[in-house]
Amino acid sequence: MSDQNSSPPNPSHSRPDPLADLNPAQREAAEFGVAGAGGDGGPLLVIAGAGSGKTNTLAHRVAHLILNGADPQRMLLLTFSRRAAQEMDRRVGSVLQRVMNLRGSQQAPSLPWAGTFHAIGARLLRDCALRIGLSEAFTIHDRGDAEDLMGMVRHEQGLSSTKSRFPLKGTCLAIYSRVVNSQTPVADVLKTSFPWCAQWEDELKTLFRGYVAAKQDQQVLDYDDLLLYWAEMMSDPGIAADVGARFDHVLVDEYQDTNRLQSAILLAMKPDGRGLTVVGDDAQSIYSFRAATVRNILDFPAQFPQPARVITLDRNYRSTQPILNASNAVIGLATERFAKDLWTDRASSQLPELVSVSDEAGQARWVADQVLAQREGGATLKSQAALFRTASHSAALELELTRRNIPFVKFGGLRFLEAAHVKDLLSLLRWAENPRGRMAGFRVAQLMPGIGPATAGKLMDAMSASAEPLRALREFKPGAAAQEEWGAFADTYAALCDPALKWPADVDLALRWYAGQLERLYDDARVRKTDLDQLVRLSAGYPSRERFLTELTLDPPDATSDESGAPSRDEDYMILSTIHSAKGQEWKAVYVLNVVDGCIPSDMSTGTAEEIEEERRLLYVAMTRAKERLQLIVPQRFYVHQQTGMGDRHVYGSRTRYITNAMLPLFDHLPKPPDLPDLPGGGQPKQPQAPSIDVTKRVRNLFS
DNA sequence: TACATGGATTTTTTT
DNA sequence: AATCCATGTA
Repeated sequence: MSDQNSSPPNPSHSRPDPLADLNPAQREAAEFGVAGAGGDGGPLLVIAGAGSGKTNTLAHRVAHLILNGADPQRMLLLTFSRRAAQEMDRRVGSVLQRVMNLRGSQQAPSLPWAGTFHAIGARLLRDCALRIGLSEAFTIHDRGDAEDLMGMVRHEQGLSSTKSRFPLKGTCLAIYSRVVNSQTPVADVLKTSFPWCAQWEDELKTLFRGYVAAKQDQQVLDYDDLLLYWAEMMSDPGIAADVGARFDHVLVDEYQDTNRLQSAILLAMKPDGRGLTVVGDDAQSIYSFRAATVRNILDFPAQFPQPARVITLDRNYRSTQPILNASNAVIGLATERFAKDLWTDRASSQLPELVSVSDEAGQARWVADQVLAQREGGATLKSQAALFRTASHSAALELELTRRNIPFVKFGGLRFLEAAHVKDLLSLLRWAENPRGRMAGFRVAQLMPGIGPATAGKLMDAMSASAEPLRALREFKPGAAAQEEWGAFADTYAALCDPALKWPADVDLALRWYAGQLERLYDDARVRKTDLDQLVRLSAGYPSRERFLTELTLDPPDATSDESGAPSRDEDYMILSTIHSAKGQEWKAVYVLNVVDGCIPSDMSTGTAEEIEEERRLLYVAMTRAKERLQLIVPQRFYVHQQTGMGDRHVYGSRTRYITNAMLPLFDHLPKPPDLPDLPGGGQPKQPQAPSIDVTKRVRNLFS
């Protein structure tokens, strides 16, 4: 999407140069190791600053490889999100189309192996299932399911009734997940990330053993397993050789946000680094809460017998120089990073703006006003985005936009998959797919009146004890209250298990049964039915039940405007997004909400120096999304919920610590300070500015 | 089985 | 401050 306007004269050779649009560094990255362009296929690290045409460069590299004989079927492209994978596929296609059309070719080849680590892991594991003692029909737990299973095991092990309270299921899963993803012993994880749980080390270890056993028993994998099993499977030399040999080229995007487990997988796939390309930017690493470590990118070059070539892209094609100046200043104070300042030739006289508003309502009004004014000036709503640290920060803005009939789509925050009715229906399908998956069955069974946890548990026991789960279900006798529903349900379930059933008839069948339950369970059944209809529409796009369940779990539809009349695709709508979900994107105008200490950095992330550094990078990521206009909004009063400490639930407002006084000249300040009459004695009118040291805050923090 | 109660704990970002 | 969880009661 970066407009790269440099178009050097066409080279004189007959074949059009597919890399003609690239600058020298980009070109080097695209050509490295291909057809005598220098390098011999060894590892490559591209440090790509924000807006430096990273996606474009990677797409050109892929296209260039294909034009030089690489087989697209044998290229593995690991991206951060499904959206990024699709974008990459599209761009590679368009480069190829452009070049190959001129040679009279037809359809550009697409990349069958482009996806997230998790999605690719699921596919490889399904392929190799039988060789590693896994059922081919395994199903995947999303976070909710994983938490529930953890809670179940937690309860079975008697940890629900300890003298002092045992960590909650969600916390247990978070600890477990971190242990797996960072490849670090439980004791260390507890010490560094969950110190308040340290006393439970032994119990937690036992719990995790039970959790793993339960998953294996039920033939389910959680998110972490998709990486863990992949990594473990690669420790078998035979399988490692097979899997590694499937791919001539492995390219990884957003490498700064990978974790230890992911780098271990890469190393096992390509131990000598040949054919391996990773791209990333240490200044944009914002996923350490998911155990991502910037060490991956820092240590990459020296990991191989032959050190990796490092190429840096620091020319920015996205933003104007004043926006970059401010962004560079913010990231300039980071304590550790690869030094690189972005530059551009896109001059502009417009500075980014620091906007002072009274409170959240004022902020919402301000943004809505700005968005409309910009639209008057010709900017579409789609080219404008409001970004925020936490999904809930946009609540006031959402109200305001609704009130003024400004359509929007929100990314991040509450998920489609978390809605109870969606989970219900998917659980039914998942239970049919894998009759041993207890969580799915447990949930579905309890939908029927007269069946609660106790009865559902008995049913699950009967099914897992039997060699023929379906038969066990048919023969199961629930209590009298459930008799009536039971027959209809058993028929539906049996039909769903019939191998002759042709997808997506499954969904209709499931919905026919569930619709009756829906009426009874929820007052707002009608609204919920809309979501289910959307699910039906979605299902038609997948080739099989397994693919539908897998891919929906790994990549749920993430935009939520769905409930209240989704703007159709061709309509214009404004974007609301968490900063995390904004990664890799760009807009003409960007409004960053709540640029206030306590929001950025989130007051939950000020525990360690590393956390504070990560929040700084988060602000940097938000700022560098802007192409032409950037406004950082600072509400003077911000109501902070859930404050710790003794009754200090005041509203307060102070500009984020990451914008220091020294940086103020890099911004325009709105609203303009009123022209005060000259003070007697010729004193300067006072600029509204934050105190250079906030003593009251420091004193409060002494005890927090 | 379902609901009410009391009380401790956690809090965000996402595959 | 609100959620989540375990337990007690009808």
